Amino acid sequence: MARVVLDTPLPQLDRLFDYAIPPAIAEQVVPGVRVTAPLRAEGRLADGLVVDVGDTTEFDGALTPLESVVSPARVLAPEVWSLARRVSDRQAGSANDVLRLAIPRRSVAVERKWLAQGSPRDVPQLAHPVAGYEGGLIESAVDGGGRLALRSLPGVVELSDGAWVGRWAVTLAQAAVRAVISGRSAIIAVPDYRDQEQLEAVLRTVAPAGSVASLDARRTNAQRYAAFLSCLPQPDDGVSTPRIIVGNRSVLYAPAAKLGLIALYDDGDPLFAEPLAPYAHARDVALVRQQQQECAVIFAGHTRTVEVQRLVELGYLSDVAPVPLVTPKVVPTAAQQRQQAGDGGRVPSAAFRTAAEALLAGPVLVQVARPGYVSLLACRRCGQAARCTNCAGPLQLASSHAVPSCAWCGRLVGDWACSECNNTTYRMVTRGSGRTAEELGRAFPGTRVVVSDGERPLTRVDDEPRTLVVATRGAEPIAAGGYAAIILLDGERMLQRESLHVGDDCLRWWSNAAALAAPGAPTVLAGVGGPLAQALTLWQQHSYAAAQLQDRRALGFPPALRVASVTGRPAAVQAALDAAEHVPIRDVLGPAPVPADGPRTLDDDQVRAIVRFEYAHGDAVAAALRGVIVRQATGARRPPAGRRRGRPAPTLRVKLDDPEIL
DNA sequence: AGCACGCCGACT
DNA sequence: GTCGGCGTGCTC
Repeated sequence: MARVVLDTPLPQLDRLFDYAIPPAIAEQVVPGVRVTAPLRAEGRLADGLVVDVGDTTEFDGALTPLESVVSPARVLAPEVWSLARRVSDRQAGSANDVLRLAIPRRSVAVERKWLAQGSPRDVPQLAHPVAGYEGGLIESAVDGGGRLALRSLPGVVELSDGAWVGRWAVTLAQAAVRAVISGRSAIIAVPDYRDQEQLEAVLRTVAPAGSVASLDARRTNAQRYAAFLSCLPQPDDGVSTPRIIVGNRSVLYAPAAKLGLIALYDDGDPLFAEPLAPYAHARDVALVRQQQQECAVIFAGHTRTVEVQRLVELGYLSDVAPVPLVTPKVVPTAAQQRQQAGDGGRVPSAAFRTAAEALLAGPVLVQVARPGYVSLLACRRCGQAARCTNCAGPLQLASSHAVPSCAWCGRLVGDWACSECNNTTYRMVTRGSGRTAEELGRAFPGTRVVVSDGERPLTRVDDEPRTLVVATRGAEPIAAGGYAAIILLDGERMLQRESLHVGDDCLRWWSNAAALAAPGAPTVLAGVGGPLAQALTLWQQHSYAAAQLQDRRALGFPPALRVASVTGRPAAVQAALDAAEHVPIRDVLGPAPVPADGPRTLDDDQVRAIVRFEYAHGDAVAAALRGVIVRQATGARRPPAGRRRGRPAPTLRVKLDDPEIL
């Protein structure tokens, strides 16, 4: 008898099915292999993964025999299955959806090669103490399953091959090497590929060759599948070699042999929020996995998220600061006058003087607000903003030679005409970094101005003086030797965003930029005062997080409480709220019409409700909501009338702990 | 999702 | 009397 998880999007099939094992393939049916299995009717086959093999079944009925074994690669490790099950239960979602994130699509050629050759073994081991912290503290945490909220070292360092990286990357790489030396794997999750490149650069110098596997989304599926397979036990003898596995948020599901350490860098970055169902945040996945496998966990970064601060205050994580304490030199300028020269009045005079002086010594970074990830379009003749012909959403260009697409409904709009003047040519509207660069170029004559933004990010700049680097937040290049000065320019504008966590976000953007300064080089925060400026100046981000947490407790906002958002047609949302009645929740906000600033669906009458509940009742709330999702999928049929084109919107979408909600 | 089972109108 | 309508329910 084989217990199989089937690959199907149907919530009602999100459980294990028992199948008989035909004698002909009995030897190949082992836990973790991909199989095909008949489902319901003869001739209908579903893909699946063997979770385990046993003698007894709970199912009273004749077991259907498995159809075939797809390949001998055991791609579903037992602990990854437990993780997928636990995470999906927590999120009121399907284990299937988690497995899709955990296991890359199969590539036959890659797999054949791996089955024939296996992966590198007998990784040579080199010792590297973790520098910058109390001696042996991080090592003993890694060895003993410790849980740390680690304040990263600000600053950049030069590696033996001449590359410059943030010091945070060195700390995490050294901790990971420590785990590998003691015979266990380490998973390091970073927000994006630029962080990943730094980490990989350090690992090339401190980690044994062949011990690092990269699972980020930038690689092709074949490359990712090869890296994934290299983490599995050897195909011939089942012996596993510990690895350092680095990647983006989905690396937390990697099949790590004997997992000893999970580390996240900058857990406040929105890229750690999974946009795919069941929407589990990497931080939560890390915590679940750490509990299941009793390994060490490190949340490192230049700021402290409110979520991590909560765990520190609960005593679950230990707050660890560098010894000796290293802090950048931050200069607030809230009350100062603005320079009136040809810079558009945006640069306070103190910042202007600081930059002018520092430019003689080395590169200077100017951080500006981001105009948006993509450039929007406007009519070339009359300047009217270009809108979607379908839903009136703003049109954008993903790249310079793409067809414009709608930011709301995603539709490609190849036949656009201006709604005002009927003109059919458009231009890109770029504001922000480009304009600022122009202005600053005039303000600092004789200076080379380079721009780094979301579309064209620079990874690094050299230590040439008279170089002004204008970067949107999050796209700051690393300067060799660190910047001679850093000017944080659009603080006020960044703070204008309407969100519960603007303050946290701004402090994170500023702190991450300040961490790129050369030792002793000034960072000027322009035009912002108050507790945020104070937290940055004193390099006490954890104090700000503590104060924020205090506020959230008073308001009953996450992470003081947990929240579930329920979106769908009014009847479906009401069904979910009725189910929540039987569970100890705190309260319900709404239902209210779905906020108009979000993506507009063709479906008009969608509403959203927010359920607030205590951490202790998370399982009960998730189970109740899951029950409604299953009932919605099986019970009442979709309304036959008024059928619309396109994908049928799910009748109910449930997101737990959505960071964007308030 | 598909597909089978099941209980009411117009046909040989 | 039966063929078939698609509402309802299940998938090892």
